[in-house]
Amino acid sequence: MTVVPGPDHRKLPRRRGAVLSRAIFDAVLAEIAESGYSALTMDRVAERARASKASLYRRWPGRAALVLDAAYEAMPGPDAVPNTGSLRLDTLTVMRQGARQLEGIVGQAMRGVLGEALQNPEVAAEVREFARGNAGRMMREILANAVNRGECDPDLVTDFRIEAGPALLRQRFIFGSGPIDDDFLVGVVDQVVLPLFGVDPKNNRRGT
Amino acid sequence: MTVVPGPDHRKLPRRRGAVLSRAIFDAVLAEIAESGYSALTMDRVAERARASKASLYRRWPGRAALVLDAAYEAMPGPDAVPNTGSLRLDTLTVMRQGARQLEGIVGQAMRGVLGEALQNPEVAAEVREFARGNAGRMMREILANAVNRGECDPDLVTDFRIEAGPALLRQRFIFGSGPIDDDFLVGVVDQVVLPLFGVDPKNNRRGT
DNA sequence: GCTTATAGAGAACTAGCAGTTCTCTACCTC
DNA sequence: GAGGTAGAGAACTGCTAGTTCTCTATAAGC
Repeated sequence: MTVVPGPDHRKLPRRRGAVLSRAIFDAVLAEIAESGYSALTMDRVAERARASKASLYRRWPGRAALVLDAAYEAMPGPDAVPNTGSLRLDTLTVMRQGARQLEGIVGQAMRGVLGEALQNPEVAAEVREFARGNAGRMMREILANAVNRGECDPDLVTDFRIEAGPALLRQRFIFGSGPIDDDFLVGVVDQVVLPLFGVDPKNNRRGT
Repeated sequence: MTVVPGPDHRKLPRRRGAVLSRAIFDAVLAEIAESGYSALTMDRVAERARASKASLYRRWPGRAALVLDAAYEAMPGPDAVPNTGSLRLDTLTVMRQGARQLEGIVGQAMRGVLGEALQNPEVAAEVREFARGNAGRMMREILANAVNRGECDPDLVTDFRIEAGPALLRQRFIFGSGPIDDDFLVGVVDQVVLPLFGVDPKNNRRGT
């Protein structure tokens, strides 16, 4: 029992509460950025955050919940909803913002969270609510503006039509691998979103 | 070393090749049906199939590959492509077939496979190819028939438009939990698919 | 029908991860 | 200053993926 005491880490200044949570989130995101979601382990997160696993499990019931929270933290606040006066440009802007988010750490984290969601209906419901309140809200708002401008018939604004564009983007994210190029987004907007809302893309091609 | 010999299982008739593979697939599907994908372990599969783990690993490099193969096996052969004379009914039929498949064991297996695909781009590519050659092929065929009937402008038949309906169905499968009800499918067809191909649903409502 | 190579059965084994529990002690509150 | 809360670190359990070993049934070649 050769106990070489050395510096006792327990005597270092200790973080608590929100500060510690912040450090744990940072560790999760750094791990994901470095090695991806599937290589993320609770031990590695704890070590990287210089926290104990007990502290992790006091805050979250398991890995899925931890990553879900970390992913929410990593998401940029709700982007300002664009209002350019053209439904085409507004939609394209929203789609581009979404695609850009999915390319970075948030995308990596989302892949992990989605994997959990597939196995766990409660996680799935939570993710669905989040997506609905995020992309859905923005789409609804730019469509309301288009209706007010008289650019779009209000009867066409239904959940099915609203979800078509985002669904194609998400499918591309899930099944595709590389970055989502702009041609894809333009194709979705011009060939799917605008036709569904009765807008002719050709009448809207002022800026990009 | 109290070796009580007992009946040596190794003396039972041994299955080989395709017969054994078949038994392993059956065990995988039974496990998934019984306890879902996340509870599926190689040990349980081996035990259920009365096979050795070595036999499993000689055939497949890991769990993901095994389940992927088992899922393909479980899929019914390509349904006959409907040709009712109405694009609306053809599309609805295809969507209903797809939704029905996703409700059973195939759906459970797909959840597992999708989870793997999210972490592994190669699996993702394989699944994408499969989906494209399945739903995509059927959609393309019924659209070709619609074009031949003069029901639909051939210029409208593009990948983006073709994928819109299936993408909504898949999104519903991934994020939703319960069975996919028919109102959803009708909504997708009437509000998204048909408008994208320039067909008015009202002119097509002969038989459901 | 005999020989030989292949491959299956079963079990023991390693390594790694999730999650729990323990001790010790810093920090906050009263 | 006392007492309670919560963090650090480590030891521990239990489960699973994947490997490797021995023994032997079966198939294929002669």
